[in-house]
Amino acid sequence: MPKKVTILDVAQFSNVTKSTVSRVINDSPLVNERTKQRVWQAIKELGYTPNRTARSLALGKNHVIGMVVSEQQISDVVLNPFFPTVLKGITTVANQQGYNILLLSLSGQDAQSYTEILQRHTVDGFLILGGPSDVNLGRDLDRMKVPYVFIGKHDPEAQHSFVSTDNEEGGYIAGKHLIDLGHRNIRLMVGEVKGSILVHNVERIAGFRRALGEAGIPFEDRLVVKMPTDMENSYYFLKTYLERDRPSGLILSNEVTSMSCLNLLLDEGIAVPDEISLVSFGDPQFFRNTRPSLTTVSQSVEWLGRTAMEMLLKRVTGGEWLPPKIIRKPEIVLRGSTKKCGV
Amino acid sequence: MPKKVTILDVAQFSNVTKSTVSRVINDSPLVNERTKQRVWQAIKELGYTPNRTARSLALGKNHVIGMVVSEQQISDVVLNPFFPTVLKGITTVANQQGYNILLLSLSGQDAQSYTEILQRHTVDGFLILGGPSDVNLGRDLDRMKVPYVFIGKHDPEAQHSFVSTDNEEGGYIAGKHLIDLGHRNIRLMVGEVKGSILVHNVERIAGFRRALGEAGIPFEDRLVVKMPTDMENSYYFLKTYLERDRPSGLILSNEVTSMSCLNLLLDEGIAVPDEISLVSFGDPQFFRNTRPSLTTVSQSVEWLGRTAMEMLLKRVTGGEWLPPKIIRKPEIVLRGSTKKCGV
DNA sequence: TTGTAAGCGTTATCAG
DNA sequence: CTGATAACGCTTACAA
Repeated sequence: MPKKVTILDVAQFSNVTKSTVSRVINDSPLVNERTKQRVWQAIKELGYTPNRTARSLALGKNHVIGMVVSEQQISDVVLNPFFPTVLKGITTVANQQGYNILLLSLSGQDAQSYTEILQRHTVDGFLILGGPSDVNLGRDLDRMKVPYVFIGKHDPEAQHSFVSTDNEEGGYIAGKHLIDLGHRNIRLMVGEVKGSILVHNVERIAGFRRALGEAGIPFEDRLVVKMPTDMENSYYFLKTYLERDRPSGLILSNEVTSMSCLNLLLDEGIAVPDEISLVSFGDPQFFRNTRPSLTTVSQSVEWLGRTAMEMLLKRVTGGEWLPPKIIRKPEIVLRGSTKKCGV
Repeated sequence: MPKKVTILDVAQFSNVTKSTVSRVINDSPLVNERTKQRVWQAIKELGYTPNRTARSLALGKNHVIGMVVSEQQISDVVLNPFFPTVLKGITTVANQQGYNILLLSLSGQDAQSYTEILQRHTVDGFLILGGPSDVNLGRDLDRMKVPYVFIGKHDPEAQHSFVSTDNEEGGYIAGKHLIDLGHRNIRLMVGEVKGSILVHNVERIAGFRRALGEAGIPFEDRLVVKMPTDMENSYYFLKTYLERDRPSGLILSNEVTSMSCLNLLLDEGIAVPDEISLVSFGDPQFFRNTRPSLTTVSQSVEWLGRTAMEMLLKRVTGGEWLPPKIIRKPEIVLRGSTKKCGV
């Protein structure tokens, strides 16, 4: 540790009191220009830097935002740009406004273990990646007046504070795009975690269904296929799946499953888009760099991060009011993985 | 904010003083079992959780490690698994030992702006990703007794605290692998940032040179090619480069340039490994999922993160002594991107 | 076994 | 404009 020089040292060195030094470093107008100079001089001389912890204690604020990430999420990061991309958005805003990010990782899954973490650390607010682990979490946090914003997944019914993409619309756009290209035999692939599918996919299914309906294609359960979410298992799942069912269009729900699908099709010699058209949800920048590049329902993950942080800081600093939830319409980025059916 | 219930509230509620409550929550042995029960009861009842800031101030320790990341690094994260992977290693250890990670991002590049950041935040130590931005940084930090560990890049001559891979050996292994396969016309591609190449590549060049020497192949400057490091520019650089020079073996220095190379070769219809063999430095897991999968000189990035954190915490907690630098020998993972020359 | 009281380094409220 | 002095919430000798 650097030898600690405190505000008192500076005060004595420049023949004033702590109060004055405090005023100087906080750029208070009510301090004589000359003493201000003297104090700054002393600060330089002694190499003083204010102790953030002490300041936090006195002010009751840290200028630190806790970012809650599940172990799971930080685990399968290779090839999954969600985490780093959202982080980029978050830090951009944080830096602008002089806030720092404290990484908080979860062990348990229940609201209890959540709130425990939440309170143990003195941070000014929470950004919760991947949405609430527990349905009641939002309600509990609201009740305890804990400032927070969920990023990504969310319950569309809930009144909780979150930022997300309009997944229903996304599912609709993806389906419509393929239908417009003449595809009739389309599958929506959704990740299955512990036997259930995530809320954002539930919404996408609804949108997909709407697109089918508009085109007069009857919806059947088999058009939505549950699959594993990791690289390894999704690859083998798709391998066996495509052996007995060969749609002309496939909608994938994220970067990882899209990559394994792309790899599998290449390995099996199935041409994209000639034999099968692919649409993926996810980061458009990422899918630009795959081969073939993929038609993408854009998630704008960086925007998610930026917006969530802005919402949270507005709330924390008690500034302007912002609507509790912000949902962005997705856009489709057309690339080389889709073409007219059967041409 | 949750209504703050302090140690004093608990004390009054359970008819003891702050001191006793403090002892209870710190699990001190010198407190009566029955009052201990009473106090815990009160804690539960009131929903008390200790304030970390206050505790930090009193103890002079935070249980927080600052992770210094350059803006640049957090910017080009898509497709670059270094950051998330090293983070995984770091958080694994941090969680085990009850530490948290504070993300610190750099604006300037000089040691001055570095140390300023370093001191403004009260953290117990620093993990500096990508190595020192300034040659003197390590020395300065050492002099100021700031606990730190550099991760990744480093000056091999320096006495500073860092963990890294043996890049000279890596360059040697990569070169030798291709040479053993009969290749004679090999290029080592190294990233160029602001006109100069990074230290870890300087070492790789040395190793590459050693491999050539052993095989009796004369070294020439043109065998080492400087190129841009981002997706976009590296793609176009390679495009023009390969028009006028067509080696039989290429060594790429990271994930991003490898991807753009792979994409380019595919786009141009140049077969890997039939027409050209590829070796890359980087994360073996990542390169397993490219097509073709790439022969990789493994960086074990997660190991870097884990080890760095362990070193730092040993130093912070003043436990056992650990050598200031730890360097790990790389391994080569053989995959489908290399084959015998001309067969 | 428990209480008292002095810090830890700031900020903030009064006076002067 | 500047100085005392009391917070902020917790730990820790030192007493009792």
